[in-house]
Amino acid sequence: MKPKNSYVVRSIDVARLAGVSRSAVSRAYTEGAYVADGTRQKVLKAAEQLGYSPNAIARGLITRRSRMIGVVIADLANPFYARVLEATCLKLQEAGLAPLLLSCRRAQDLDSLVPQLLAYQVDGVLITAATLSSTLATQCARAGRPVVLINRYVNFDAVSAVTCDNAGGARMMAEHLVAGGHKRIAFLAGLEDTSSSRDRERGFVGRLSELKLPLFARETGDYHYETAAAAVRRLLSRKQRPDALFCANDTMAIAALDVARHEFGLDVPKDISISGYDDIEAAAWKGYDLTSVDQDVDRMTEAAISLLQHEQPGGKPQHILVPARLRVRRSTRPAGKPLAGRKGRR
Amino acid sequence: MKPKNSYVVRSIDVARLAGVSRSAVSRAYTEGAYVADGTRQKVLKAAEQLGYSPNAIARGLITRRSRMIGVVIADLANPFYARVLEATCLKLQEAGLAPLLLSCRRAQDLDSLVPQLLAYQVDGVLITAATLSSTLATQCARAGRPVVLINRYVNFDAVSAVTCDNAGGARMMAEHLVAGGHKRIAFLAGLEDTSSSRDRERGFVGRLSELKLPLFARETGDYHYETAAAAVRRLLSRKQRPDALFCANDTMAIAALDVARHEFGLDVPKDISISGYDDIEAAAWKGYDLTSVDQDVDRMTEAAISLLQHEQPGGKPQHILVPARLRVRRSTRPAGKPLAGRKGRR
DNA sequence: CTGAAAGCGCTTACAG
DNA sequence: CTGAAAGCGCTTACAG
Repeated sequence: MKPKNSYVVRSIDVARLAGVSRSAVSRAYTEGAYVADGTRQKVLKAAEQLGYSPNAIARGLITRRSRMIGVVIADLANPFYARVLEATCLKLQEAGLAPLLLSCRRAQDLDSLVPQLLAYQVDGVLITAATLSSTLATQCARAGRPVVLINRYVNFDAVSAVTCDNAGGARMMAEHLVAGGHKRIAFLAGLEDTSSSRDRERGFVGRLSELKLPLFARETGDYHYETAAAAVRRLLSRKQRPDALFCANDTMAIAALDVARHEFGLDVPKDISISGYDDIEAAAWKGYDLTSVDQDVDRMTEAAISLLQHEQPGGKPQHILVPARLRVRRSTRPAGKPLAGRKGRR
Repeated sequence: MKPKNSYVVRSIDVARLAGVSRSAVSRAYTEGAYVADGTRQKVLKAAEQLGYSPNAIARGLITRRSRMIGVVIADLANPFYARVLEATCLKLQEAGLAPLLLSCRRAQDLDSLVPQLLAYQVDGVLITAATLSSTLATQCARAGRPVVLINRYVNFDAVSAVTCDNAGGARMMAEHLVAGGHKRIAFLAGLEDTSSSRDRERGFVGRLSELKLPLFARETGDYHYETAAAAVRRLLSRKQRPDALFCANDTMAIAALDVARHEFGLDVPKDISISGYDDIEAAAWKGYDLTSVDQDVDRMTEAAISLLQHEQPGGKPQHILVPARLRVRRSTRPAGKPLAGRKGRR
């Protein structure tokens, strides 16, 4: 036997105490509803007395709007995504929405997890650090739930996305390194199947070649410290070493700095300039002082939420590009400074 | 006029296709319900065909269990809490629960935000990096929603908590530093009003005094990089410098390392040993190689969720202590090594 | 094992 | 401006 939860106060209780109908109670909580001001006051006072607040679940059932947004996170160990999540949360709250979180380790997890999110009747889905299959996208569309990707996009053109202008940011980095007089410029890619890494590489290499400089070397990491460290070891063991290295994110750039300094005894930036992308907190730490590209997380999350709220059921998906900002610190040689003596092989 | 969402499939649709009643459909989705196996198969097949999955909101309304857990985060910029959140998420998902996230910047935000969480009918509340007032605790209790704090506890003994054995971890650190031959040992506190910082200090100072060593100096940061850096500057500007510094978390220890090396030209650990708490990812980076205390996040989150699930409405709040592990790296002088020549003042 | 019926707590046309 | 009534999509005693 289910106990009648006598300690739970319902709208009918408030209605009785205030001497009005349940409809009136409901209206008191609805912005712009037709209620006399006095009635609303009576209701609010009674509610206060009883400690009442409307059951959002019941409301969601009848309005068909849960006011919850599914938020998918894939890599919270990366401080950049932690920042994205925090900003997203705060902005959703301000908009009167609540984030229902979903953590996925592998991309294929989404196939089983997103349907669960939909079962909770979320009003929309925000996906960070991952993409979704076109099957899944169709499923969401059929359920009338808009989906917005943050920091990734898909090619089948059915899902809206907000990304940093990754190509643009990387182009600025190319210019900065060329201005510093570097001649042997290398790139360390992130996960090869991510649009972020591909766009950064495209922008970087493209701008280099406009400036008549070929890419000197290329390695691939997976956006993580250890894998990046191994890749950098290969890069620095070459007969001819690069004199600059742009990494597709800051975590990898930090690994590069550590390997260059502590394993190869190099001076950064005298022997090699190293830079990253994301401008995470550690980039500003004195021990690294890393030149990076700052993604405007506030604008990105803001745009994503606004897209989610205004997306039309049959509307065309949009891709919003948020400008990047170059953040020059001391891990790269500044423009105009002459090159240090070439050290050749170690 | 609200459109009849004809593209939303309901249990009645599945029932018709399968040739059974809505009750049967419901039972097919309920573990251990009285259904013939054949009936269940028919239902599941029909559901599959229609792309049906039960509306969790409607189910929550009638069962009075939303299967959502409110999760409060306060400081996602701290990688330790990002780790806690990720582990929490994953474990809740495994238990068939969904985290409804709430980000709060200041403690007082909780007073208005927790009621919102309750309005969503969460089955319980998990709070990280923050405490809640006794008023709020009472509110949750009255609503029959258990609350568990992670990494903090309150003194009014009405809310369950899971914390690392902060005092124990700090005691191990005290022993480690004393074994390293340090004589002038300092402590850098975190936020003064947190149980975590207080317990770490209590354990640390307590063990030192058992080993007949007074605390040489004490400063206070707020768990953040910049504030800690300023505190460390004060500490290292003293006439007599400490030869070891234990910081209440890793972020502050990293700030200490940076200041000691780059501003005071000190060698760590030759001139000064520095250690932290949390064992965040950056502690393992070659540039820092920081001795730290590892909190067992898996066990902590596991315990918290289990507490939440088994808490009785009128039950006595529990405080679970999860053992800590000392993680010795190279930012502290190992035991038995003789002290470096005293440098005196700089 | 199964189905008809009541009901979870709310909102919202509808009629007044 | 207000209230009575229907209904959101589901679960669960109840009777068979």
